Amino acid sequence: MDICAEKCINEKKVMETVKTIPQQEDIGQMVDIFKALGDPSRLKIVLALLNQEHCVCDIAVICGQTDSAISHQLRILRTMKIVKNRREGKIIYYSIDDDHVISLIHMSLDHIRH
Amino acid sequence: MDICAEKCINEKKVMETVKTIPQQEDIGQMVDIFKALGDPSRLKIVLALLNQEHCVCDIAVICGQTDSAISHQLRILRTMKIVKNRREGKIIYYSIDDDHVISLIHMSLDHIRH
DNA sequence: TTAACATATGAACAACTGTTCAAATGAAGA
DNA sequence: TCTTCATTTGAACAGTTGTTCATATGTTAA
Repeated sequence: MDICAEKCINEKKVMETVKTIPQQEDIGQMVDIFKALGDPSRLKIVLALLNQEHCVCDIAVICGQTDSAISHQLRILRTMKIVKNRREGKIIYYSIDDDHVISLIHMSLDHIRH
Repeated sequence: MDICAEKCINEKKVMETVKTIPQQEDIGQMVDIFKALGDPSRLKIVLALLNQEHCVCDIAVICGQTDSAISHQLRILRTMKIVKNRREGKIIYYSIDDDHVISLIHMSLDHIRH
């Protein structure tokens, strides 16, 4: 509560803003989503699944990576509830599990197109 | 172009989806935004500036971190055009420089509130 | 000029993250 | 059952990233 008065701090402004900041736990969850999309491999996987569902080895071909590498990333995306999967015999199909993620991606596309 | 026929790959689906995937450079830029917001320190800074502009040492107090650590992160956010700054004497005020980022943050808040 | 202060910068270090490789599941057909 | 194949998993390694600390800018006031 007590803020060092010997520095340049604008105590009133600081107090005001501190009130508006979300709880630590919420910040953590927001960070997790951004972090999940903030990796080229994972973003490319999500972009691929935005079009239609795919099995792991199709995603691997689309992304130009190992089945294993894709599988590791899919586990992270699954944990974050960004993708879901369904099994059909030996093959497991992955698809997008969250509409907000779709919006986030469209918004980031808007951003880079100025 | 040629896809190994000995694996389970659904060539037609793969081709379809490959067409829909943005260029590598665009993917890189999208990743950069998500990466910028995918760190607790930086996200907290952006959340603070969402409310109003602040000087570096106020941000440091709000975020509970060193001036130096904040300065380093602000440089990254500046490079990404997420924040901008203006000087007033010795003090430098930072503020949000991109409306899309605001939308991205609101959307991620929607996401975590189910 | 000098002193004081806000901010920035560079190097170094620890912590984290993604890929690889080898091996393990788990399902279908012979 | 045994084999094949799609996917998963764990350990290890290299590359990246955030913080710290010491130092450097750049501005104001004396």
